[in-house]
Amino acid sequence: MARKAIHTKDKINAGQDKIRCDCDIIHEESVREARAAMLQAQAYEDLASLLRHFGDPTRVRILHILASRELCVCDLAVLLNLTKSAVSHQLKSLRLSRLIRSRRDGQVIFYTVADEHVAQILATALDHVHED
Amino acid sequence: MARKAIHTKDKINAGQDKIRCDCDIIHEESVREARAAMLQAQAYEDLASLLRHFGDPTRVRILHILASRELCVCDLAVLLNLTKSAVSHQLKSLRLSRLIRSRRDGQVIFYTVADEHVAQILATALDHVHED
DNA sequence: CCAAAAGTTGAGCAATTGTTCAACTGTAAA
DNA sequence: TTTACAGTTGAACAATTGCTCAACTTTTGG
Repeated sequence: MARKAIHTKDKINAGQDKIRCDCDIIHEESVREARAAMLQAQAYEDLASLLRHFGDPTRVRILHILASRELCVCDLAVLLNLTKSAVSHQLKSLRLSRLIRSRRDGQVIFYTVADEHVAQILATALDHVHED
Repeated sequence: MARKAIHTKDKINAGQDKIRCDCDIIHEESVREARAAMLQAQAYEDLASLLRHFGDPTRVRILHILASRELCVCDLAVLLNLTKSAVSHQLKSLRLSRLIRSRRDGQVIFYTVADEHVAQILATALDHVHED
């Protein structure tokens, strides 16, 4: 995304970005309130980079499967019809976001969801998809 | 993503895809159970294309802001320091996923979150980010 | 120790994405 | 009717992403 570049710039320029906006505030009161209620820039970065993992069909599959049981890379590769490498790449980024954890048992490494948040997010999203 | 092409292919070939996987099942029982518990392919597509919206800092900002109040495109553009166009593009895709809804009042169009699911997902994700 | 198997890693590619720009539509005030 | 402003749209570009391939590491069994 072109956005990552902007984020980087955000950090470097520390809020003194050039003004990109091409219009004026229309509802001053609401904007003031909204600005006061906003989280820090970093919080939005964190939220987005966590939730980004749910935005891909392969990773949603992985998370949904690992929410109910632990599986190894090969098992997942068979279930998803992907190479071990593809699965391993995804598992790595999921692990870095602490959405899954692993345990080694000999040659095999078992992966499972890290906590209840994953199942909660999936459930809420399924709710939304199914309503009406 | 290279994945979209594969999804398309999934639908065309209706499950008779070439085998990409480069290994065998290791835990037959678990894989059998997991396969039985899996959702339909379309459900994973739907989940991912819904949750994809949460995977971008700009859209997370928009969703977080609109979860508490209604704002117009210009107000959002000022808050986010983006062009009206950029905001409008994002609002359109959020609206198509029924995450936000709009109401017109004269020249101005107000946007707000469509239901409680958005706030729920953000809250769960924030929980995850903040733990430990 | 050596071979086989599970898993990881990095480079590289095709596909997707978020933004801007410019041109457009719709609404209201003059 | 004309002008101004809120908002939308589509094309285009740079940046990002998910996958595959090939090479590598780690662990176990012979």
